[in-house]
Amino acid sequence: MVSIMIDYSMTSQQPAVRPNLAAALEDRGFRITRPRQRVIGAIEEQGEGFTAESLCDALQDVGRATVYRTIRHLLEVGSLCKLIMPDGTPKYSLARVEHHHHTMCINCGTVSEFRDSTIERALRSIEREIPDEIVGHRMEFYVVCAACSTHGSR
Amino acid sequence: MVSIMIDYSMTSQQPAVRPNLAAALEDRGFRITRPRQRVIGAIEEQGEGFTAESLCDALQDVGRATVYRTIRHLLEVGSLCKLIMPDGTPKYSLARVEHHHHTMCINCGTVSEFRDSTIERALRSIEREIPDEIVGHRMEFYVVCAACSTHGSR
DNA sequence: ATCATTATTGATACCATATATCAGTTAAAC
DNA sequence: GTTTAACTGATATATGGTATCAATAATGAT
Repeated sequence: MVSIMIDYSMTSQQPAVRPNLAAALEDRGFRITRPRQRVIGAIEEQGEGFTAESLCDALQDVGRATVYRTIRHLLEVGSLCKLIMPDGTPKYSLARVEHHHHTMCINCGTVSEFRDSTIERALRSIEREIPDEIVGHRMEFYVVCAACSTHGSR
Repeated sequence: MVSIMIDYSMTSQQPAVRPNLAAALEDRGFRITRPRQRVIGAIEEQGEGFTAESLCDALQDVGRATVYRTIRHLLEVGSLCKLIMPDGTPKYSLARVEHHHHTMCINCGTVSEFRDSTIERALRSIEREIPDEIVGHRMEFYVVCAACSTHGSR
């Protein structure tokens, strides 16, 4: 399963700015140990739409607990996004520095991302309308990607 | 934990139209058995923001498997929404007939809902912009509700 | 009504994802 | 270099949910 990065924000054409995972952890007082370097390396290699198990598989000599712990730290620090497939199974994705949202192909699992000024404006307008204090949101789009809709199982 | 229904769509003032759970299952060829009636009863009682376990607790004499199966059927039929808290734990909520989205208090767990023409328009505009075929989306807002932000643990 | 058919149930086992525990190890600070 | 604190990884446990399957209940045909 290959994960392609498609950037739908055709207006702002700069490449996605990825957080520096090691630096993000270090800034929060975490030590950059050998096992954490290994996990970070695997995450950067797998990039978009990986699972905790796919990291464990790639890092046989790093303990499962350490893999999960590092994922958790990186989520807390905001360097990873946790995505939920329609069936509830989780996926992780390298974040980008700017706020963004994800599309996930329900057929092949490919994760892509987009930024859209319309949705950002709409989000702000919603946040004005909801009386409670908004502390976060989740927004994911499920798609059948171009590759899956042309050839392959449909 | 009390779950209050707040309808933020002040413009369209009709009350939320809830699906008839038994009818929805029956229409799809499911039998309306005693245990299913019990589950449906508990769901209608708990309304917004319940968990599978809270149903099991309320229905000691109905098997766990049956509770989970009934939830699954109702999700497939579109009569329930599955929501995900920021930490990844799931909640269920009685759907309404019209498309809508949810807010969830990260402190007390209260689920509320809203409909907003701005977001619906924004969603359609996003769907036009994303080249892949969109087959669904997830959108949830995490809040600290009024009750939690005034009194209590903050 | 009775029987045959089919769906449903619930006890149990199991699976996936993830966290808690804790003795042993590593890295940092002094 | 020793002390101190953080980290690791094996293992146990928690949580949310599905698979299995014999027993049971609902339905349809006679």
